[in-house]
Amino acid sequence: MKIGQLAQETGVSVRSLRYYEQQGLISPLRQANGYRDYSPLTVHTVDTIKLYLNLGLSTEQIAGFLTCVLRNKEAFCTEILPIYERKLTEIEAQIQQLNQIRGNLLDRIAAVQSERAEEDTNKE
Amino acid sequence: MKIGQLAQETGVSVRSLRYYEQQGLISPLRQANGYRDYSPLTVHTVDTIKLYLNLGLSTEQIAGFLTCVLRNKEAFCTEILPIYERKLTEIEAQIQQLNQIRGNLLDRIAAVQSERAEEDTNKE
DNA sequence: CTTGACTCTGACATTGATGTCAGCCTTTAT
DNA sequence: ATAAAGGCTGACATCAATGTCAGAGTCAAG
Repeated sequence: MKIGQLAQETGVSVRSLRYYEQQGLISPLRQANGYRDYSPLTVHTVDTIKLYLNLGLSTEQIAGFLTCVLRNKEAFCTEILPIYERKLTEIEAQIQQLNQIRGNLLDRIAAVQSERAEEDTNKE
Repeated sequence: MKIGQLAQETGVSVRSLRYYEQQGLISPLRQANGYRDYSPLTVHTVDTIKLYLNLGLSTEQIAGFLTCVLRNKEAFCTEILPIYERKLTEIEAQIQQLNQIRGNLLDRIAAVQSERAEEDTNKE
């Protein structure tokens, strides 16, 4: 199939499909006219790529285990668990940092509101 | 004072001080030789900028209320509360998204581990 | 007068997946 | 045959604060 059809079936833009290829995630054949020629199985591959991108993994990380995952169950691919765990640690650090900021924002909002309430009291 | 000294006193790089100026956050005078000439009060201004940057606000947002905040109490600056609240909403959305990813990662890690345990059982 | 430490401006790099455009070729439908 | 639709490559833009470099001017101490 051609790239436009694959894009339509996967919901991924033509631009992104070409990018995934550049990152080594998919390797379509070429027709005589130079057009990319995708196997129908590529739909599943792209769905898998989407899944890992949604977990926050980079195309580079995905490239590291995609071939294995497409052939086996995840549990068989030893590379993947460390990646998951590293990502989890990273995500949790980000959450903590955002929670810190959130707390600071709440404090400041409360401070502004109480100062205003005080001013209002003085005026009354 | 010159830019190097201000950088040292505030812990902000020379590069960033010039950037803040470009964004309209600080407007130093110029000496006859073209060197920036900062008032000692600018140390406080830069500390204030750092504070808001740490809350995740952009220089553009900070520019919108910095003058007011430097002259008055925050509560007096009506622009600031909506910005805080918008930022809070944004931060909370990000936290939620990260928590979603975190949950998915935990699920997949657990799945891999249980599949492996099963394989080990079969082998024994 | 020279050297080193500062300063100035302007510009490019960073990060990563995606959007978008230009210029050109191919296919399909009219 | 022509025009529209789609494909190809290559390139720049995005977002934002900061790092870093180049080339040039300034100042202070020796």
